[in-house]
Amino acid sequence: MIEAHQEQALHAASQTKQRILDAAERLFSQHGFAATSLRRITSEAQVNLAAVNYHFRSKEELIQAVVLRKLDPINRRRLEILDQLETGGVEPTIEELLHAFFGPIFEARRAGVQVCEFPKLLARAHTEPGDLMTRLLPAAFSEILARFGPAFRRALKVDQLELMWGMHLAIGSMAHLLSGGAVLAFLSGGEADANDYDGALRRLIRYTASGLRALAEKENVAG
Amino acid sequence: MIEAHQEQALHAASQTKQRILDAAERLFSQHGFAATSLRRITSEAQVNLAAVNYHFRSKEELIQAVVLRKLDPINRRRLEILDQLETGGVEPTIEELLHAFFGPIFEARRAGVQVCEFPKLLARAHTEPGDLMTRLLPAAFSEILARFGPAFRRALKVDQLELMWGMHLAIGSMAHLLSGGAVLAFLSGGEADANDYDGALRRLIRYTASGLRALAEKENVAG
DNA sequence: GCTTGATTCAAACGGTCGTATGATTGAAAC
DNA sequence: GTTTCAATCATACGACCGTTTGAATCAAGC
Repeated sequence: MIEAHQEQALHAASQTKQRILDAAERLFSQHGFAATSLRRITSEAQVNLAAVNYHFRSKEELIQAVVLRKLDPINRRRLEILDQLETGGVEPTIEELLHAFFGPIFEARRAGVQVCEFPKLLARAHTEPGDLMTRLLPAAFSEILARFGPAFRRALKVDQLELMWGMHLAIGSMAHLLSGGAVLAFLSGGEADANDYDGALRRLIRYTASGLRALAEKENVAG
Repeated sequence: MIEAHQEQALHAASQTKQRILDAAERLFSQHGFAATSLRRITSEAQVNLAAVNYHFRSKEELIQAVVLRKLDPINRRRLEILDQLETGGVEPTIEELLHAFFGPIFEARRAGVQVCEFPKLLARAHTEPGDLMTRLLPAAFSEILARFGPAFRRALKVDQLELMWGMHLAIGSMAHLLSGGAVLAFLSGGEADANDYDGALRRLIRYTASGLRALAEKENVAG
């Protein structure tokens, strides 16, 4: 067993760390990574400024921690649903696979307090400048890709390259959908509600399934 | 006629303005708006720092100028192609409408020197924090929406609300596609080339047309 | 040649940034 | 009670931020 005073220290640390992560998540979601200062974060978290560089080593690593903290349970949920789909013996449909892939993100807003803003965070992570995603993608997405890739390829009967173009387009739709909906509000004159997550997920799956099938068809016809 | 020294002045101004806009466009595209400083811009443009606040009133307005400078000719090209489609007497297909809508953005990289980075700029404009898009959308997109909206509704036989969800998803795919392709490179293990604009546009149109049709079908079946 | 007025310039403004430092705290270990 | 050490703290560092200022520049008007 590790020394007790270390355990105590870790407990105290986790309180401060948690507060920082929570505040950072909210602020990053609302204003983006570059536009959110550590002072603003520590101020809202009611912790000392130096705590960020103590618990995380830099702002950069704080960003990664914030993103991964949210992404990790979502990815586990994705794999869990995929596992269920694949134990049935019958091949999952594209719609089922997309539900396993997109669903957990839309579910997650109900999973806890004050996570309503976090979809924007993921949306930002996909679009923010810098090498953030380049560094984050392997850690955050490799397993997902390894499991969902073959499943989609079987369901669509499409080759790897064409599928990846499709996934790329699908992720773009998802990120934009989650990014808050200034565009959607403008397009619809305020009629469409970007916070209608059920409607958004339903449409995203239907739209994406059809789009992926179209890419697969083309592949099959042309190739 | 305006006074000659004003004309001369305007000409000199346009040189500096142009250099600022060019440098800003490139840097904004690469690093985002918040992460790009005016000092970096004026340094690369080889103009004085104060020139930005002289010719544009603030960094904020510089951003708007950079975006609108690129968006404007693209929107005019969009409407030009749409006009051609609609003079034929036959209703344009969804694919033709999407080509009119997406095509000019993909064309534009060939239209001049060093515009290769600008798609990333538009991608950023769609996703950057702040009220940028909220302020920019009406000026940049109202006419496009007024012309393309009815055309899509006729082609798809879909109601306004469902179409706007579809356009929202489509714009997300487009923005992600144009944003540089770190995700695509990762997904495909480097095999897919995000700079293959022809392939990207072809897939985007096929994918989007199918997705929009699916939303329209649902609408017709359910409603 | 002097005036005019738009543009350019160096310099500085007050502020905020991410990070580092060294003292202080406080609970466990002995 | 002293030692130990993770954690917290106030504070400061140097750098960079967007913006402002007032003088210098320079071509055109008279």
